[in-house]
Amino acid sequence: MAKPSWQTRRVTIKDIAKAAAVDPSTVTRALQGSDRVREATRNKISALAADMGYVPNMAARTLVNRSSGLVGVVIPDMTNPFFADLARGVEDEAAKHDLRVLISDTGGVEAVERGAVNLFLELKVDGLLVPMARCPQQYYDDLHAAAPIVHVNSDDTEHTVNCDTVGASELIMNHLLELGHRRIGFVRGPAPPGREPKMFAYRQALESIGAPYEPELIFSFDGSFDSTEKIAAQLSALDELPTAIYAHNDVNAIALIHALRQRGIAVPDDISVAGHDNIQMAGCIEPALTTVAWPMYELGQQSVRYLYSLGEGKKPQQAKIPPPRLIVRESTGAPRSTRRNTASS
Amino acid sequence: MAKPSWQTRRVTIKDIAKAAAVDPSTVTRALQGSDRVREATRNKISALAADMGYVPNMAARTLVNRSSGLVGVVIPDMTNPFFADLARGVEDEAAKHDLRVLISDTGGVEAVERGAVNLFLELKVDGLLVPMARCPQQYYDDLHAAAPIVHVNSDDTEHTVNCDTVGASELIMNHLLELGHRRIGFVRGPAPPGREPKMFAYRQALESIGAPYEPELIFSFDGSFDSTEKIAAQLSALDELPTAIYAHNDVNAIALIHALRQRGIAVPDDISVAGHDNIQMAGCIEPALTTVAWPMYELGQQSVRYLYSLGEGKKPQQAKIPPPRLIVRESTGAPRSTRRNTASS
DNA sequence: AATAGGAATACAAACGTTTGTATTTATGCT
DNA sequence: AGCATAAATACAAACGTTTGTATTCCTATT
Repeated sequence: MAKPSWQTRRVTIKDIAKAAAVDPSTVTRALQGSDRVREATRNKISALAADMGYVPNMAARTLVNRSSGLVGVVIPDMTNPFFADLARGVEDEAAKHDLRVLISDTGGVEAVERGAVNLFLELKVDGLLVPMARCPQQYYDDLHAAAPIVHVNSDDTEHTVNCDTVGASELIMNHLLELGHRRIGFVRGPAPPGREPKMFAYRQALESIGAPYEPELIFSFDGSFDSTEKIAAQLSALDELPTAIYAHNDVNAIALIHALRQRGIAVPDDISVAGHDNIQMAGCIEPALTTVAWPMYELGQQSVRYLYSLGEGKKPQQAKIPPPRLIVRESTGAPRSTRRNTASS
Repeated sequence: MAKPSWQTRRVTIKDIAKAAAVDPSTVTRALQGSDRVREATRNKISALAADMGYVPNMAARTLVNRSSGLVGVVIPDMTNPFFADLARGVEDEAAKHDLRVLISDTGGVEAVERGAVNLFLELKVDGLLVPMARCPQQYYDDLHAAAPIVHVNSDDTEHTVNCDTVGASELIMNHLLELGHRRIGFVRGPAPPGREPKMFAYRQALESIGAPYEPELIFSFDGSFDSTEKIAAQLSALDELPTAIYAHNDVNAIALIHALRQRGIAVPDDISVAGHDNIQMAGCIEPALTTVAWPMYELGQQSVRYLYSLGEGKKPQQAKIPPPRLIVRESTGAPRSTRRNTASS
């Protein structure tokens, strides 16, 4: 049933062998460029292969090599350009190691993530990258024993390539605090319990100024557009708006600013909004978004290096990754009340 | 060298067979849920497989089945959320047919596209989707004979799932014409020669009003951010601005509006800008973008159906796909000169 | 001219599944 | 109890590569 088998007879190494009147093993070696086969033969075989439209069968190759030369990347949300950066970093670095990259999109759904991970395991990938994993830590614990899985951006203690997640959020929170904000909202994103560095930094920042933790200022973003709409609705239904919001990421922030504007709430005049990630769009919108730049490309590169040295048997050391940078633009400003008092010029 | 072989001994069907004191063939059938094996045995084997952490070896399976159950999608630009829609459509429909989806990002580079296509061919995918292909038609001609490749959005005569590309562009061009624009710029995107329906509609629209084709109003977008910057620079260096621009896509349009604003050129007051694709962001920016909605999700779905019926041996007929819709927002308006005359209220 | 040594190529087994056929075991019938 | 039949399982070949070893064929040395 699940076998839409196009089933065109494909050219194999044996076909080439026959055509060249030579043994299959010679064909392999010729195609590998081995000097165990005479140059003349090698050329003849290469030409023949090209002519006949030979395409190597990766299944067979993987089977005997016990390795596929593949790196899998499990992307939680293709819709977010943020992850494209990761992918590019991975691809560029993988190319250097003769690895090829395959991507799977999970839409941030835990079950789909499981499926994607499984697919890659079945494919016998040489490495599996899982940025911002949705599955609980425990799910991966077993897998780590059997496969080269590296988390990206997930604050694990092991098997992870990361930069300072908490520090990044502190950048944002300190910025807001310095502007004079005291009542700050927070949009949390999808994440398994215990993997919320942004939330951690948020609460710590509040504590540092002795501000109370107000649960009604915590909103949930699931990655979808509608979800942001809902947040805007909840916000505007509040008795009193917070003076600032730390959004889960730039996509969320941009949509939020739009949804707020539609409700007559101006950014940053009525409320400041800060994002996270610094995607290209962040600088394009009006007001330009204050955010924190995240070295996703470099994380992609480093993940592959990590995997590679893992494959070589060495225990890889975490390489240096540029720290997150605060990008102050126009979407954040001093809170209205403060402004009334201080900036009456 | 390119063999970072993690090489953990993996559990195979034989191991399970040994543990269950049974033949490997029985294990396969048990795992398939075949009723040729007694229920008790079947359960025992399933339990064992789970316990031992068995992961099927897709290579072996593909080898004997001569089919991988995979669909490959070659994405030209992961950075553009537009393609995420396609991917989602593909995934949803593929799931219905027990097919699994793998994605490869090419960054719009022709050589990389070739590599991605090759990778998927080696993987013996049951279907290969190539939206907005960069490689020339001729490259795919040979391949069509040997593999189930479907183009999406590429105005081919065959092997393609598409909706009315030229019609979509006519929607935009007519809108601009109706607003009174006569001197319109056009941003062409990367595409192999002969595959530029937007360009075709653009020129045709100009002809229809007897306007001259002015080469200096044609700009080139390569997908990158910098590329849009360059366009803005070229534009503002012009002796006289066109009154409107038809951008290659929304990403391009959004960045362009930003770049123009930075140069003191207001949209739509000084120049109207229309996009293409209707990505989510398009409605969020200021001014909200006029664009044309493209049913990318449905195209993804239909592509998989197309592939599937191809696999079944039937010649698939192009299913109905919702037509493109014009979305008029705020980034387009009457040209300044016209407005002076007509809208003096 | 015989042969050692190396270059070029052939042979064969293995990778982990799947599947058609053969074999064993259990069941029901007379 | 004996046999036909069905149910359950075992056997073996195949999928397309790769690779270690064995074989053949030269070429050069004596």
